[in-house]
Amino acid sequence: MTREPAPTKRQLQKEERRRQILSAALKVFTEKGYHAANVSDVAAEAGVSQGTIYWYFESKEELAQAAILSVFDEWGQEAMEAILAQPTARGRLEALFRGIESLGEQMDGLFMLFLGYWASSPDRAQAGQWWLDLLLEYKSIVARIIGEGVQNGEFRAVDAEALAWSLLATYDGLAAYGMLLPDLDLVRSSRAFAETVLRGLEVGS
Amino acid sequence: MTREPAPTKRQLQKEERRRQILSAALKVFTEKGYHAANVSDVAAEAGVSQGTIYWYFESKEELAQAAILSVFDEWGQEAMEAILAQPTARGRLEALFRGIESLGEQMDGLFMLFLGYWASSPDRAQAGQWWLDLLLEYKSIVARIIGEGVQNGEFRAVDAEALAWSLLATYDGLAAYGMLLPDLDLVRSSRAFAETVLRGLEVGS
Amino acid sequence: MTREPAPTKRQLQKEERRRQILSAALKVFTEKGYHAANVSDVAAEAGVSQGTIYWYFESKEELAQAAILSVFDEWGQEAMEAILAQPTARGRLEALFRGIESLGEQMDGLFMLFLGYWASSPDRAQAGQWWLDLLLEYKSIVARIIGEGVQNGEFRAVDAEALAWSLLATYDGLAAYGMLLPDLDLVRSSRAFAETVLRGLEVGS
Amino acid sequence: MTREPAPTKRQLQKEERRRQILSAALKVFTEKGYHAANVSDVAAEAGVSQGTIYWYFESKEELAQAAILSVFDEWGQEAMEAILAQPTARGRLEALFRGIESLGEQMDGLFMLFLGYWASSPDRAQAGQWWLDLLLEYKSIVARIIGEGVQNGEFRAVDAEALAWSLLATYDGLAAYGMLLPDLDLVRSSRAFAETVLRGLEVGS
DNA sequence: CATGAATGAGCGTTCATTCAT
DNA sequence: TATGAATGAACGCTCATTCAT
Repeated sequence: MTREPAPTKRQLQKEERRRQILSAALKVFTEKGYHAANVSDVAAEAGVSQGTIYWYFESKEELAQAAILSVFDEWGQEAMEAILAQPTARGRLEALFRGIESLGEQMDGLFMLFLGYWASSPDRAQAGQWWLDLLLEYKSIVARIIGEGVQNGEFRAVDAEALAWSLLATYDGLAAYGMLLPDLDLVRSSRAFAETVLRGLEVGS
Repeated sequence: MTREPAPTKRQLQKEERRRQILSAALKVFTEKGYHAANVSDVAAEAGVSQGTIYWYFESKEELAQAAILSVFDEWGQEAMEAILAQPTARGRLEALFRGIESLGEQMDGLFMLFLGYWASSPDRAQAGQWWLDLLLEYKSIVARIIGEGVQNGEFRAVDAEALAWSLLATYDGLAAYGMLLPDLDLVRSSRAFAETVLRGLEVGS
Repeated sequence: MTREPAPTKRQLQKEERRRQILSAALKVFTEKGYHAANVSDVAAEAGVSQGTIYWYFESKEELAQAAILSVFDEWGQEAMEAILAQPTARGRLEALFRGIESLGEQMDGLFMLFLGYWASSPDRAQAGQWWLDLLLEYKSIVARIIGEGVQNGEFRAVDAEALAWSLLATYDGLAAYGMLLPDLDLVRSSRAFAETVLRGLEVGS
Repeated sequence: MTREPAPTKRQLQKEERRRQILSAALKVFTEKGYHAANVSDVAAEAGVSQGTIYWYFESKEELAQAAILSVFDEWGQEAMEAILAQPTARGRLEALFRGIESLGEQMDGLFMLFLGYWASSPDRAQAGQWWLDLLLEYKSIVARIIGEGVQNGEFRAVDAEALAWSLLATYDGLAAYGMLLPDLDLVRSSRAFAETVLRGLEVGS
């Protein structure tokens, strides 16, 4: 049983460097925001020269994008597994909410990072496409969970798609508030919200 | 108690100019986003020179702030009246949701404008204070409505404060999505959401 | 009898500043070459800040173009008058050669400036259009002079157009050599050349 | 008189690699111009890594120089033979003109390549020395041909040296025009020019 | 009050060159 | 020999802000 065509030492080092830069980018960008952060800040944080950044990434923009996606790549896997492990629609929705909660502080920064990057992009429609794809993916997941709940009689008849957007919006919004108000208890808000929504979805007596 | 000292013609003209710039700023900023929009763009839109902008506003930052607040000043009055006209907590909450819906497209731009401005502020804590004040004010209103509903038996016992944050977050989030996805039906999402939440707040059988 | 719509003091100052920058650009560019010269060098030479350069010119490229054209605008007038004052085709051709000679050292730098700018332009075809227009204009003048000489029997029957290109080429080439070899006696070369060409054009016995 | 110490296989390979890079450099440099072309472009065209370039050449500058000279090394031989085969001065001059014509398109690119490289060299006097040597060599050849023509009575008494410069200049200038105006018929211009000059050199009746 | 010319710090990006492997 | 990752100085340009008129 052989592994993939043998990753050479060079390739491993390169992969490592890439991760190193990505990690620095995530830190610097989320701390300062996309515009306030300079490429040289990221380079300094990563302990490489500015030029090196451009060996691994095409532009500041692409760097930010890669940094954001790297988080979701990782998180998405875990969250998805937890969700699918649940037998009921209600359970799956709860698992999703918990999963988002667990992104916690990181989420705050990510959201801001994206918004800062995107909010002043010359061509917003294009600039945010990859984020949009991400968003649509998550929306579909949520809508599917709700839709299944409606079909199997767990939930009332609701507009699953429309509601899914709102639920995602809530958590993105909370992430934004989390940055504005460090004292805000996101978990508490999330719990109160989840409880109310789940109750509102229950089939009435 | 003295009346204001009768605004001279000069002062009226000045007030008018200010509004003119503010209106131009709102248009340009929401269209392009805080960073992509230049002070000279605003000046051009307002039909004045760059220098004039700085006669009325201290900085680009202050201009953006004033532009955002000007919208809420106006909108807040109307929304508040509609809310207070309702006799029940449920009615007041519904009125609030409708009021936010009515901000519609303008809301999208505003949210983006603020985020773009804020997300890359060197000192975010300070930079967003005035927006925070606004946010806290609205949160208090929502929390009070919910709290009253709980007290008078209309609503289940819920964590009013925590839920209020989530509800506001939902609408801010939806506003963001509205910019990302022009095709998204915000009203439809809002309605599905409002219905579910209100049902979730009902005193269970 | 009133002058043009009254050039205000402001406008005059602006025009003056423009000339000042143009003159500095000409000096710096011809001395160092397009690529080796920095915008900041020009700014320093002109005694203004870098930003000011960009108030008057769109880009380094446009600045170079304007600098080059400014010379020809001035020179073209004088040369043309001298040419038209001549009654014979031979006289006009001689006047042209003398005119070009008079550009002298300045010509050397100009040619280099243009070439350095153009030779590494990403899109050469477009980049040199304005220079091309200039070239075509002068070529037409030369071709017309020769053509008229042929028609009125002063000159042998020659391919006026083709020859015109060669004559211009000679002087551009000499200008280049002038930069390479400061000791080269351009006037002496020009005279030997002019004499031979004019003799070659004479109607043979 | 010792033979060269029998080139080893290694040396032959090295020579081959060198030629390969030189050929790629010529192509890339003449197509894009000295500044617009990157060392990495040359490396890619040659199918080697950037580092390898620096094993064979000291710098980008030296690479360009070697590329230019390689063409003249080859061309010079052939042209010279054709020239010397002619019995008369007129014949030799004609052979030279034809030889230059044959350089054709390649010449255009070469001239541009050199100019782009040279026009923005920090120290032009030094940078162009090798080109100058080339130029002086060719000038001497032309001057000698003319001088011999004068001495043996074929040509009028002319300033051979001065005229030689002008003739070379014509062809360099035409090469430049050839790049600017792809439609320009260089051969046609060359012929009209050659005819006129040769006639102008003829001993008058 | 208003203008618009002037400033200059700061940024993203490029690329010839070096060097560990 | 050859590679390609790494370097870092340098550059053109932007734009919020200031200020003489």
